Amino acid sequence: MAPAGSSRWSPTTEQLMILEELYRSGIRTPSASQIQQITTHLSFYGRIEGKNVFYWFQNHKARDRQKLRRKLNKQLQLQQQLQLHNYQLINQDIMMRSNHFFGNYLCYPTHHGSGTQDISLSNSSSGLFFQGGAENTSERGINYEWGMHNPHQSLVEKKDMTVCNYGTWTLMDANDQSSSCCTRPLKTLDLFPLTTTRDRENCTTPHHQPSSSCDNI
Amino acid sequence: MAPAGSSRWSPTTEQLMILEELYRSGIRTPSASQIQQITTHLSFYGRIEGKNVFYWFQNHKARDRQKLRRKLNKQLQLQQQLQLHNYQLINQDIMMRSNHFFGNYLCYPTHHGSGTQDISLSNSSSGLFFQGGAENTSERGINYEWGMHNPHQSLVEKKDMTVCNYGTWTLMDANDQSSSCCTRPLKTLDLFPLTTTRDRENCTTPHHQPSSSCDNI
DNA sequence: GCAAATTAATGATTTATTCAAG
DNA sequence: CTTGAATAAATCATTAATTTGC
Repeated sequence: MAPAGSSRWSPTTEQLMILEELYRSGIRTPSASQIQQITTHLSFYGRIEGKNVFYWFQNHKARDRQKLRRKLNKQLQLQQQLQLHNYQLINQDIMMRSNHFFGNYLCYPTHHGSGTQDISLSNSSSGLFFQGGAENTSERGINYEWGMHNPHQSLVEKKDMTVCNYGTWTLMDANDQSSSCCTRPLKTLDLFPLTTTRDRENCTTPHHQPSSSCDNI
Repeated sequence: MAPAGSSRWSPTTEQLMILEELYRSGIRTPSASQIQQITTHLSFYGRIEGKNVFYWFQNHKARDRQKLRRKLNKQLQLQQQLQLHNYQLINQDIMMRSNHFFGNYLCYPTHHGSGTQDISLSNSSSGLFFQGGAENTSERGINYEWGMHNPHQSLVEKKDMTVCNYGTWTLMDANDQSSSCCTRPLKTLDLFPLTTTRDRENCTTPHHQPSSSCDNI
């Protein structure tokens, strides 16, 4: 893949695989003699110099770190964003108190990591699933129709959702009092952080403020 | 980023983050009502329809599976390739038996996962490091000079390596008999597979045969 | 299908930071 | 406190991969 008189080294598949294997086995900053060794080995598969090996490990290590850093940032940012999002949703619901989206649900904070774990929708198979077109679809179900594609995939729900974890908040049907965890009443929103902090990486996204989200109600 | 009158939906950053979080939390094929919910929520951050959500999960799930498949394939291929590589190296060494690269080393297979773990170079801080131009460098050290850049980065080794894990093989200085694990003599190569098997994914790399690697000695 | 255009990946270089010795 | 070695981070530059219009 690399042209003959190319200005910069580009590793062959074999070279790359071996370098990655060495890296994975724990080598990060190889010594001069290690570089010498590796270079000798890899020259079996194509033109290569010591500096290539040296730079390769330097870059690979750096970019590994960078990737990790980015990942953590993203995670953090996501959590904050989701908190904000939930804040807005729940606020909206409490304000409206109509028969609208959250109207029939009771919201209370979910305890994460505590002894009494609440029902979690995510991993339990109960409650929510797809079902293809059965009878009586038009009575209770919501019928999706978007265009002509997938004509046999009209989505109909069979049972209603009863409980749902949503970030740090659990949402459940107000009529369903079977589970015993709902001692708390509606919770207000004092404890949500209203600002987000960022560091120099990933500071491009515009800052979202929840300030005006309830003004127009 | 999405043009105003774009023909197809492209999620905003917030939308994408929330979708990914939902996916990560276990949702794979959301029900109609879940799709409805999600759509309503996400429309807070930009134009979106139910079908977008529906297709997003469909695609994401499929591509996740695909990615996993590719990864496993790559891993398998890598292992086979590396075995081949080590086979070639060690074969070479045994053939030559000169003062060349592996000449001073004793090779024996490393036991992975067994009770008696061999010494590993990778994580120990002893033995190997860089050192800049000190006196007497030309006697034992290898002096790296690649071009005019980094004039103050001449690489000199201070102590020699004594043992090195290399794939499933351990390489150690034949003179160093301090570690007690070297009961086995030189090993020959009968157990290495000489062919590799592939499946339909990732079959672009040319096939390397070890046939002629030792003919010219 | 293909080739120009665009984007992403990564090799190579430079600059900044850390840390130990004097 | 200064200096020098070693490393990490940032940046530049070229190549590989992908998209796009025909």
